[in-house]
Amino acid sequence: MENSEKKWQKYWEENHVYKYDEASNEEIYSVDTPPPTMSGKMHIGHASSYTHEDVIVRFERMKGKNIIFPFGTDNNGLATERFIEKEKGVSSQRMERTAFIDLCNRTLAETRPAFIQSWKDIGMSADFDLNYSTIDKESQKVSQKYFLDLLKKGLAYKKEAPILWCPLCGTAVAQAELEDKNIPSTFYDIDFDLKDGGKITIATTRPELLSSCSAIFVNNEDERYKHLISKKVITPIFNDEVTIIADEKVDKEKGTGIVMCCTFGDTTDIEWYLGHNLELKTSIDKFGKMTALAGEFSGLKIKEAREKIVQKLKEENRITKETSIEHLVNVHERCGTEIEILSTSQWFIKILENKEKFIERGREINWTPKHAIHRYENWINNLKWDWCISRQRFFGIPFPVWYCEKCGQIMTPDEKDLPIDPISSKPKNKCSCGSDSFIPEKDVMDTWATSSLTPQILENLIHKKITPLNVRAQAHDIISTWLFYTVVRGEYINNSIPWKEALISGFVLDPKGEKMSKSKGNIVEPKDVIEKYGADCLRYWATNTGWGKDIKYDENELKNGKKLITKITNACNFASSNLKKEAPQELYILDKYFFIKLNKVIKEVNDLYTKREISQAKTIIEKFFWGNFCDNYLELSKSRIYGEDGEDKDSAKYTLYKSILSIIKMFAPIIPFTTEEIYQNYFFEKEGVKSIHLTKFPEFNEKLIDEDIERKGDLMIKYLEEIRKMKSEKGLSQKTEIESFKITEDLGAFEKDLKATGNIKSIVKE
RNA sequence: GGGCGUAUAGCUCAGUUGGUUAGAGCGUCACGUUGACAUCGUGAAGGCCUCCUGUUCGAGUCAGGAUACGCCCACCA
Repeated sequence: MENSEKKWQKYWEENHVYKYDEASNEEIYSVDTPPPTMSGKMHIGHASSYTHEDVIVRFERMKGKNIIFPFGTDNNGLATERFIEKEKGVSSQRMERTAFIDLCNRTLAETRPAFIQSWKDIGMSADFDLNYSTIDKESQKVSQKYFLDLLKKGLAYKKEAPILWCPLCGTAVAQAELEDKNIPSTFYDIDFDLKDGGKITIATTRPELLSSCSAIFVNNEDERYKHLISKKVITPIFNDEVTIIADEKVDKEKGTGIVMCCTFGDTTDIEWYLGHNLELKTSIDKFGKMTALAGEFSGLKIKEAREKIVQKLKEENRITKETSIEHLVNVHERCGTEIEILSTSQWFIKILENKEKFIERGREINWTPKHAIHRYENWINNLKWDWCISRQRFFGIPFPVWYCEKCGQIMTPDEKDLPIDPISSKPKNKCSCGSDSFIPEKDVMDTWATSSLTPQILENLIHKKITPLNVRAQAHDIISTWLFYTVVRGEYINNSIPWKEALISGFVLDPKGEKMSKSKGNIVEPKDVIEKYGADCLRYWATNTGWGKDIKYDENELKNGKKLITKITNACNFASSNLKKEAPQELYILDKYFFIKLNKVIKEVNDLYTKREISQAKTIIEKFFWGNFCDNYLELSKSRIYGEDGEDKDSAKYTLYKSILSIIKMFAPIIPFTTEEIYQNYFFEKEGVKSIHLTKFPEFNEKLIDEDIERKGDLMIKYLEEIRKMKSEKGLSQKTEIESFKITEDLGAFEKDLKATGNIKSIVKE
């Protein structure tokens, strides 16, 4: 099958079957396709999720729409840097910035074609000429343009503030890049001296932050400590004088009920720092080492400092208790390093003040499945930070910004000059203060700041305003990033939703229902599946589930797909010498009946595809094809096909032609290769359309409804089944001739077919 | 702790707006074909639809609750 699939893939490409037609007047159907991150190979989750998307697009194409289905890759930011570092065995931090960027660009150019090929291999019907990379010049232009737009609208700002920081990557990160990790730790009870004599005991897991202790907190209603409020405390080792403050956020039950606030250990520290106007004391630097503030511990890594400080506290007999615990901490999703909070200067996009608006917009979008919106709203409701988009990294889109050295004024380029790199260029004019020396912004934008603009990147590609697009398809894991951020940008650019419909797929799990991971060794490669079964089988399996639901990898379903494909191929080959496009004078009664059934299925399948119920549509077509068409219709029409030429035989030939064409058309969105093969072999010449995927989806025909014929036909099938059952129960061959068969209701013209197929000598009416 | 999802045959899952004996595929068993079908067909066995309470003439389906599993978020002193 693979060879044949390759052949059609090539055919589609050479004949521009999926090309967006600028000249067409048909209704546009535009798709915001996920640009996959180029950090390695396509995984089975991609294969599944993109198949779901592709099925819908193929259906819409067959409904006559003018499809805009681009394909991009996301390749800047940390994920890409890590990929390049691994691939090339280099360290970005030890390389010259420009050399590293150059290496990234070269490596991406090398790997990109093979990467994209995987998407072609699964039969994706994207217009691969509508192609972008989130780091290419055009994307840079779009990204910088809309950054400047945000700046102008006052929606982007730079601010020194406590921000989530990854000490390993040496960069700020966004809330959405955090992950939970269970980490063993120790709770230390430490004695602090009160200035006026006496002591208190606080519990902490992070004694290394002692030098940044800015205050001590107790709960306002804690009777044990009420008398201590406003008293002064001397910190151990560092001998800083700090105040005991009351705050309701202190949990009386936790530890000793007394907390030291360090700037910063966690998000509560930030709230206290801001709310109580505390002093900022920074004890950890950008690379996770102790600052000068930590005195004798400066220069040590966080963990080393913790050990040393604990040792010293023990020497001073200040540690009264140690409790081993395991607690969840936030780590950076890219490297697993524990996140710190540092006060640094970063670029932000305002999002907190417009939470309500984003929720409203979310409600304007048509979600499949409906419940996916809860995850969206839940995320927004729990947002705590504005969106930090600056990264202290190398491979990303630069901020188009300089600062006046004299007055600090922000300088920006003209839109027509974009994209620019502020490091290698200068503002055209002097600053309003008269100075002409500028400092370039060295930070780069996070990749989401660009991938959130995929609708605008697409508009830029086709030079046409098409937002809001028709559909966004993606998996549920990036609702809080890609989906949410795209809504944010859409709102800020157009005051509208970015797309009308959001299709959310689930994850692929291993056969046991567990997540696939390298460490478990249970990863399934789409490439292997395609080699063994073909892309159509992969798609058959992938469409076996509903939207938003996780799907297990199931070899059995792939085999079923294979069986279906064999069956279709066989049935079509069998019928191939008996296909006739021209209608006979009068349709044979059985054919009329079969068309009535087919017509019903067409309506049903059409409705299901429209409702995005792919797996149900698939089940209905399959059942109809296997049961009604193969087991019944083909068997019933064999006597005419094998018989002599004539009107009745022509009627059968015509019915075969029309019905097979309809059936493969209905299957086409799901198994595009097999159906194309059949179409090209038996229908292309007569139909003239260059690909089945450009033909029109079968249409429901109201005129075909005929209840009398349908009822009698159904009855005839029922009798036929009774005969089969009877023969089966008696252990007889289905070919055994039976003398007579009793029927209770009139079958009209169908009697003949029942006799022929059931091998009945005479039918007796009662 | 907050939000969401799932629970149906041995396995994987369908069950649309509540309506007679709850479906499919795989697996099992029996039989038949090998004259489209590296097979295919016919049939059989197999289900307290997780549990409880309600609404209703009627609940797998609706409402409330419980349990189990999974996911997202919060909890990091």
